[in-house]
Amino acid sequence: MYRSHTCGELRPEHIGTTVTLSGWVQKSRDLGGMTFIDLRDRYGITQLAFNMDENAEVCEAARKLGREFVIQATGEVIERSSKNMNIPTGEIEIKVANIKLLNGSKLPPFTIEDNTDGGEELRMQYRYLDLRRKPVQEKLRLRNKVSLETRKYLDSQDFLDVETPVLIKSTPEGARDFVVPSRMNEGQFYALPQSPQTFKQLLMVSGFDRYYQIVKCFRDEDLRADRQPEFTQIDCEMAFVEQEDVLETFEGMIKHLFREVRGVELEEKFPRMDYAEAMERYGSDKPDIRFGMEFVNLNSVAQGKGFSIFDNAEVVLGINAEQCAVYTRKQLDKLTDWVRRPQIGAKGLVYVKCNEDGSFKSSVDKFYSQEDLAEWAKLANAKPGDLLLVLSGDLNTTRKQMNELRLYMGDELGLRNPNVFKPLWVVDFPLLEWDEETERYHAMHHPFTSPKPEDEHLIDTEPGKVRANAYDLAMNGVELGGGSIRIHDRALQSRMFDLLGFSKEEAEAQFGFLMSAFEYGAPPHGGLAFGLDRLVATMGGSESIRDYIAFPKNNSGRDVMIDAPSPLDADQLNELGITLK
RNA sequence: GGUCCGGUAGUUCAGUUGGUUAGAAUACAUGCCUGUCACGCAUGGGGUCGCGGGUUCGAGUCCCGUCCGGACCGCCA
Repeated sequence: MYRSHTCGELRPEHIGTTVTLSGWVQKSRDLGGMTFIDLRDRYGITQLAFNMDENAEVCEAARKLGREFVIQATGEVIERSSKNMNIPTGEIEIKVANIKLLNGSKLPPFTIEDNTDGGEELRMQYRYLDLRRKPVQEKLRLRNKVSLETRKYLDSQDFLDVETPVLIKSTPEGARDFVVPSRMNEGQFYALPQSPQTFKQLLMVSGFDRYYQIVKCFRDEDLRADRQPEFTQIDCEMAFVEQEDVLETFEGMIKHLFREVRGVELEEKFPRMDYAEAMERYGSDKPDIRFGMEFVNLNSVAQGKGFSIFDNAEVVLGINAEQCAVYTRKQLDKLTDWVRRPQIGAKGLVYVKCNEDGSFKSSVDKFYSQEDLAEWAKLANAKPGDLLLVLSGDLNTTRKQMNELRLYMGDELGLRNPNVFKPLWVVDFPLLEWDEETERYHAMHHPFTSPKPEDEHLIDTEPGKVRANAYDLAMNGVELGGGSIRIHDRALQSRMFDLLGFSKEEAEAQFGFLMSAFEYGAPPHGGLAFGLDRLVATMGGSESIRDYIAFPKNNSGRDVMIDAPSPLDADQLNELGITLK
């Protein structure tokens, strides 16, 4: 028997009992006559006490134990004479009668403590050591809890967990595929799924009705703090549903998760906003609605006064930063530099200080009178003490830049509290998006998304104006998930591929199986998928998903611990019929 | 494909205009210490300043290239 208890469970009621614990030496404090060791396992830390007067031999042995040695200790649970109320086991300690060294350890490259001295890179390289640390373990426990409660909820709603294949077929739509060469079919390749989309639709055709899967998906695109090449989705699909049914079902799931996992009661009914409105008010399809600072269109008051930059702009947008009129020249210059960085790309930033005395001070005083600026302030609902920040240019670019500035100001002003959760359904996405590069339409969501029936008549004449039965769940400025009501009619699906520039042959070769399935009584269906990593990170109050993944990839898609990817040897390449250039 | 930031002791970092023997904290080792829990005190070891090239009397510091890490843009149906 290695242990009778864990390092996290002993309490004053255990005093007097003899116990055996196993774990890692986190730290020892040698006071000469006595030595204390913090013994750690997954469940907590228990202090081992050694006294030279009482047991010199064991005490001497304890003094020789180094960090991260794995030991087993047996002894009596006693009350501490000086208690540590900062830890749950802080009222007791073990008066150790025997210790056994189970395994030694090299000195770890960073300290395995809650506040480690190690940097990101090193901790990733020794991820198995980093994972010993409580803050990291907590994040994975949170993830476990979320996926467990997801299963409970979906099971209670009659969803069936069905596995779909990982070795599938490459398609040119969407993200780049990860490909896997087939040895038995030389010169041919599988692709790893970007999502189980077509399979879950086929399951609907098969009558499974309600499907879910917590499943790895793969996209060979560049990484970000919130993007990994392999990530996990909570993938769901339902038959005989309209958009409303899907939204209600998954609003229920998200509320369940926040209640059970975080003890947070989200609002009864999640607000909804259509895409066009989200873009107009926030310049984003995933607005952070924890704070206001909504866009104000200043065209009517800013144009026609001789300021050519505004006069020649498609749009002049402002946001009102409350109580920021006190910003110094230096702070405003910093903001200007910030929006002019290549990543944002604004040409400049116009400000209007709404002074406490009712006057205005702006960077464009040459062109605008106090009365003009008063109009701006009125439109933006700015009060004395507030600061207007104004950008101009073409509509899409300016919205995008203003969105970045709004989020930046939200951070600066502490308006983005990670313990406040504001969900928002964004609905009525456009069906298609014009791509300048390839000079054709792309599906904004994916090619299986159905158009809104009332917009179907625009498909041939103004395809860009067709809205889709597509929806996203945004929370705190993060896209947690999205989905759509799908096409279940062969003719419409075929027309969609046509619109997307597929020839009949290409469509048939790539998605013939799906269209054939639609000919055998496909039920109306729809669904969505949540990004589990992002969901968990958001619930944990973090913007980076890496901490919530046990073994994440780095910025360049590498696993620095196992050093992957790596070259194949010549024999392997030969067997696969692959020649490298 | 691109932009920006970083790489100095095991670790986290400082290092001025290019100038003596590259420092601090922490970790580690040794000794002392009987109630610590960020233990304390003393002593000590520890450096290819990412790598290559250049400028210079002299480079951690300046220049060029390159590798690695991070954030972002493009990309992500």
